[in-house]
Amino acid sequence: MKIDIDKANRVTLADVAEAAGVSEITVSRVVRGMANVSQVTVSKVEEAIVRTGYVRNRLAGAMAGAVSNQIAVILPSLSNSVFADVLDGLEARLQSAGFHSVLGISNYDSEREAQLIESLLGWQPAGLVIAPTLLSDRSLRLLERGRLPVVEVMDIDRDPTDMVVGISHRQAGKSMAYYLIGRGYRSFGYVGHDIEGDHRAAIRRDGFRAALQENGLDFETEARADAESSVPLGRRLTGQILSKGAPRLLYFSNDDMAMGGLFEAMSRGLQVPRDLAVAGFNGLQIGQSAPVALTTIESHRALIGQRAAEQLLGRFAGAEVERRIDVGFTLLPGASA
Amino acid sequence: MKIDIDKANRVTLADVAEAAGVSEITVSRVVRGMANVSQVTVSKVEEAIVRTGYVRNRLAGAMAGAVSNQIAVILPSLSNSVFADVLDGLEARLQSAGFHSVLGISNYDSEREAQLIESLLGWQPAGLVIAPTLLSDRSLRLLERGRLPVVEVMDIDRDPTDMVVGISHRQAGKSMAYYLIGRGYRSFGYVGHDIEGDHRAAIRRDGFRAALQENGLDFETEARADAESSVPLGRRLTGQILSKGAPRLLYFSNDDMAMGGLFEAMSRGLQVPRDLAVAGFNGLQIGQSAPVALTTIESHRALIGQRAAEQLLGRFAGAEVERRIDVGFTLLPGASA
DNA sequence: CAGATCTATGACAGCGCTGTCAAATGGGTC
DNA sequence: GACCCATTTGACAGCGCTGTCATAGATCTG
Repeated sequence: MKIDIDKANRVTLADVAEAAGVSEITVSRVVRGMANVSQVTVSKVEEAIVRTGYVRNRLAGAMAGAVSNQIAVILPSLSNSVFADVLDGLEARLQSAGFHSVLGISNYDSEREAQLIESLLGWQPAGLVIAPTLLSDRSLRLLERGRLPVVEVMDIDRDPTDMVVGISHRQAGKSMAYYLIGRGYRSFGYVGHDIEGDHRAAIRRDGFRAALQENGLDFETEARADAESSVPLGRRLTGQILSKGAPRLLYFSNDDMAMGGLFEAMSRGLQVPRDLAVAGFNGLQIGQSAPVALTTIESHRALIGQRAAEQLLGRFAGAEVERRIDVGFTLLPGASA
Repeated sequence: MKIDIDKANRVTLADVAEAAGVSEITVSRVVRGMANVSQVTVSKVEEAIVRTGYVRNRLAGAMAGAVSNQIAVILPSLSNSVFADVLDGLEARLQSAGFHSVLGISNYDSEREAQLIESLLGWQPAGLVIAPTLLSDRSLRLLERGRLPVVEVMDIDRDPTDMVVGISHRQAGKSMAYYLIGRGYRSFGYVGHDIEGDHRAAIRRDGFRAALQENGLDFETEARADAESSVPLGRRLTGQILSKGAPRLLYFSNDDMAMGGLFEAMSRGLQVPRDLAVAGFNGLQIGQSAPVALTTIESHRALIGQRAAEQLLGRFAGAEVERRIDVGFTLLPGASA
């Protein structure tokens, strides 16, 4: 019988306790590294742990009132390297503090997002980090009920339920426009991916446009598609624009798209930035290594993850932490614009 | 007092049961969607769940003997998009089957890997997916004791503890060499990143070299660095090689590195492949969209993740599944070689 | 219509651990 | 030697849920 096998094989605190000739609670204390156990007992128990092959059952531990070391993490996508970077930074900090992330991918779908929140909350995580897609009312209610620290990451343009870590995408869009206008550009076009799902890209575009309008300018052309951002998409849309007389500069929804633009221009034998200037967003490494380095804005993704982790850790430690952290961005003046 | 707040706020099965005028176990059945509850009762309970704002406590559920819906996932890195892709494919399948992944990043450190295994196993996950770095003896013992389905992913060149899903990196290396020799190339160089940590890259290189040797050839030059793979690194190393008379073709440890090579060649005004031919590995999208499309091998990363998920799901369903799945690779004949 | 068979519901114990409180031990102090 | 204090250890209950078995009706069968 399966259960017998399991039973026979599962080593519990009680087994270790017996093997070491002490009580369960003492073993528990050793396992948790508590101070009030004598050195002699500690070694006895440690020896017994090794001998029995005990593996701590955190499920039971978390149940019994001790806190969970799990952090729920909800992201819109992983195929976009931006979120992988955030997750990377987050994991690095969490892991070194002994936490694990439990992952959920919403695919930019706010219904799915709500389901994930509910489902992940069921594991009683110690905290939640979310790069929100839309945050439906249902989601918000869940978060408020949850009574756990919540960090929203990526953009700080909206009001947080609890804490936010990110940058102002509106400012990022504006900054780029100011910079380009300062460089003398007066003719602009926009190339973007699915802006319904990726509202941060939409905000950047709005910011960029607002800055243009302050200067009596506007986008002359736009090319958009309802697809996730990608290099081929950027290339395709740039091709479309170029074939009907392009503006002097193309502002792309992000670096993936911009790389596509760069590649399309190169393929057509155009000189960048002489014949066509290009600007993006994110500061992806590859853009900086391109033959014509991309003019873009570095968004410090890993740092966002790290800071989000630190916010949570601070809360756990009972510290008073800021509700809103702007990690800032850096304009990278490349050769492409 | 904090505990009071928690208590007051935490809605349990008992609360719902009371609100609905039924027993706890009945509520439990409704929550789990079991068949043997009358329609009338189901609606009563569902109404009560909404009214009380009950959120299922999976910790307790898993403890009480029902299985966990968590899958432990251990990867060497997330900054490398390859693993992000695997995770993406994995998550997609797992999520649609109602599972969550709990993540651990080993940073190519086998000590850390063992710690992660132990720590994650403590959450009593239903299964484990790991892209092994080295798998120390300690790790192996933990896995064997664990009595849970384990899928090792990425390369199938080694013998699995339980199941493997991936490709033969040795074959991938050889295939590329055969292809290039067939195209008439006879002069080869290798550009690689940290091969200690990334043993799969080492195996590809060995395979490539073995194929060369079968034809009485070998690498004429090599450039390596003890760093993670990246576009700038590829560019730097290519620069080094080019400045001392390069071979006809450079085989790169992966596409990131190869893109660096491509960029360096372009920057120097070299024609690819006329002046320098370039080949990589992974089939990253960006390489295929480059002005000179990269000759590379598509490694179907997302598919590896999906298949790994399916192996686990199959096991859970009690099916007899294959121990070793070769998802195969596809040579992408680009313009770069 | 007695007896067999289902269906819907509930009582109860226990998963493995930890918080709380209590007790035992060993010095140290006057 | 009586007392106090710090240190170390243990007993016990209970976290919220589900597996198991029991029970009360409802339905069927000849």
